[in-house]
Amino acid sequence: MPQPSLKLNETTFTVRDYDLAATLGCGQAFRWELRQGRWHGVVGGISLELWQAEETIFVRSAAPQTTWNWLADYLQVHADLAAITDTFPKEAPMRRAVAACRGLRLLRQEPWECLASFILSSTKQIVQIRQIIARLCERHGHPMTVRPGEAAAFAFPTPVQVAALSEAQLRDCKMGFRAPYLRQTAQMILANEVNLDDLRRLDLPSARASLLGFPGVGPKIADCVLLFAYGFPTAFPVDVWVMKALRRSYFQNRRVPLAQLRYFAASHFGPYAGYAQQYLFHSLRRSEGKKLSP
DNA sequence: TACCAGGAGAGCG
DNA sequence: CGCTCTCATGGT
Repeated sequence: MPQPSLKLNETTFTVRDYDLAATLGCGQAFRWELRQGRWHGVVGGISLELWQAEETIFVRSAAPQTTWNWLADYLQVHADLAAITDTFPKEAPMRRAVAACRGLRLLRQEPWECLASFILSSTKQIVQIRQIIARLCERHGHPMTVRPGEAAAFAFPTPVQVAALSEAQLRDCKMGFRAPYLRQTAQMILANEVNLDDLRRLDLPSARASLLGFPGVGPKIADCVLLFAYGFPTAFPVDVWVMKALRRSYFQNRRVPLAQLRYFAASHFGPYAGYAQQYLFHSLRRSEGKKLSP
């Protein structure tokens, strides 16, 4: 029998070195919206509301839960951030980047949503990626249970749902030339050509090779999925921002071939290079005055 | 108005 | 292999 006194749709996490706003707003995930001081989003098919006060993260969900382990994993609240940043190279550029976004965590996202989202990310600004994904979810995702008075929320469309859409329907979500990539990727998953859950048990090169088999997935997007969904700590996505940060801090601002930057990154930043990458990315975007959260 | 965006793929020599 | 061009759309 349910016990009415238990608040099964609320919990809290006690955290140290955690900046929820930086973590949810830094461009690793695209569905979190800040409304009246609280972050609204969907994890594991559950509509959530998160906010932080000092060392506590408050959680409210639309549906009651028997465990919150899945959310602790997504938010990576138990990761030892100090131990991670201690592995970074002891040098001025990394110290500055860490100081500029202390408390930023890498999330552990769901593979399909992460893969699909980054297929839609290529040569798009983060604000536009958010818009495309929001439209895709509103039009084609399953409507979710929300708390009374809350705005409507939608699940991220499943591979089955995306595979059933026409290219024109996807293009109506403003994803442009990425539409056939997303559609074909969904169809490949539906046909079980690649099982995203199986990638969890592979080593980094094997998992990367599998991801590169999807249309619209090259080295950069593959590394994003390896880092943000599968948690491979050395995956190191190099986009235009990271490229600029690396050139500025390590190559006297000279133009450097992409392959050379990747080689440098793989040999220089240590066992949590992917974390280092996100600090370089976010600190540069912050210093350039980007609007990082809505 | 130009230029650019968390790139990838195809065509070329 | 490395280079260049194209792809679609909207922010700045």
